[in-house]
Amino acid sequence: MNTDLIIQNISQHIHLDKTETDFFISLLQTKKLKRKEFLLKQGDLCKTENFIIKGCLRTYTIDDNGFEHIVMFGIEDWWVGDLYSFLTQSPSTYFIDALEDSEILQITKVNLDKLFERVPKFERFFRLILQNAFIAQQQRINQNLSYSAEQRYLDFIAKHPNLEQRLSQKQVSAYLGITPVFLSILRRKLSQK
Amino acid sequence: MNTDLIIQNISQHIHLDKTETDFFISLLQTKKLKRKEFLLKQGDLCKTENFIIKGCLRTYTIDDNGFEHIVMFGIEDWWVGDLYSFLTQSPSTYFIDALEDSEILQITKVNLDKLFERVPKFERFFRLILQNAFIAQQQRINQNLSYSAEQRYLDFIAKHPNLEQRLSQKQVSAYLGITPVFLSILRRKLSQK
DNA sequence: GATAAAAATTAAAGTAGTTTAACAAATTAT
DNA sequence: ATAATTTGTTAAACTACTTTAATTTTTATC
Repeated sequence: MNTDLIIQNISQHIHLDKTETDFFISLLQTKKLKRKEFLLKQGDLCKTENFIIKGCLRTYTIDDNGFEHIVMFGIEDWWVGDLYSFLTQSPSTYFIDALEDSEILQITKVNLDKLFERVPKFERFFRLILQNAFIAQQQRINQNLSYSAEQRYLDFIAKHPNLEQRLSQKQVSAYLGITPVFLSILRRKLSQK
Repeated sequence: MNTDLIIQNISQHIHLDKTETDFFISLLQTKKLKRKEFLLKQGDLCKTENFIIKGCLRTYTIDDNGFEHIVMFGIEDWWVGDLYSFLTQSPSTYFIDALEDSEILQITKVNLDKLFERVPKFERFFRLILQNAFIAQQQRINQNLSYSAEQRYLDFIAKHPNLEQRLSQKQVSAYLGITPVFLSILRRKLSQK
């Protein structure tokens, strides 16, 4: 199991000794996902939180008209999952699937609770992770309220320069909240400037 | 100092003994805000996290055209503040002011860090608070992507039936991401049904 | 390497939501 | 109580973005 990335990620926030590290690793499971394979479907219970060590995934909904809306992308070094379904063990409203062949490390709710009990420092770790995610989401909400589609697109590529290359325009437009047609129009307009 | 509400709030998530409770309370300060008074302005450092024991506040930005966009309301039993500015001690991008005469309990970063050190259980408490906030924000992002203005309005009043009565339509429209004129049109249309 | 399937482009018509402006109603200040 | 200010309403013109549909380009599959 390739745990280097997750251990390095954790050590940026809290210090673990050897025993704690080994205990944590013992709670993880590896899973590989082929492109287009689902990690979670609407109606499923989200049984694990998932740390991405390789690849790219998306969390999205499908509305009544069949359109997809992406609430987040996840790449290496990020956590994905439906936190609400995970915590309450109720059916998820989200789909999660792989946009590239991917590899994740999984931890179940039972094991995460064990972890919090045995190594309470992890409460801190997940608090810090959540803080960052909360701040990023708040910024996105503000931009959805105050920016035009063009501004949101420019901000997206500025903030995630490497990510855009890994995504189709269709995925980007589903994240920005516009149609693929309009994103294409925007891009032409911008390239003519 | 009226600490009943905050202690009750905390006890829903973690158990505190008398000493811990007293220590926590010793770190708090009370502040009263008159209607329209600012708790934070763009460019200020956010020096405290704030628990509302009475009243109603809003966190918002003002865009280049002078329009206000509300990222969250806060009422009794909620925390407000600019978490990013608070954590990094960098200038805030948000304004926070009182929509009603309000009363809050404040804790500084120094005292919060002291609290985490002396009573690590509070790491858990804030993790749980953040989890709920994260989930709520994710739902809002999804709705901003997939719902029409009418659907967002109906969802808002369904989800916060008591809150709408305390807000002007102008505030509601700034939260929904539409103009006050259009909200008025929507309301007429809905009342005619 | 050919074929099928999906993604991107372009144009033209359509619509949800904005803008402006004038007025009415409600709230706040004196 | 009155005046001043802010909020809400209505209508009409406007615009950012959508929809539909046809064509081209790219990617996936056998």
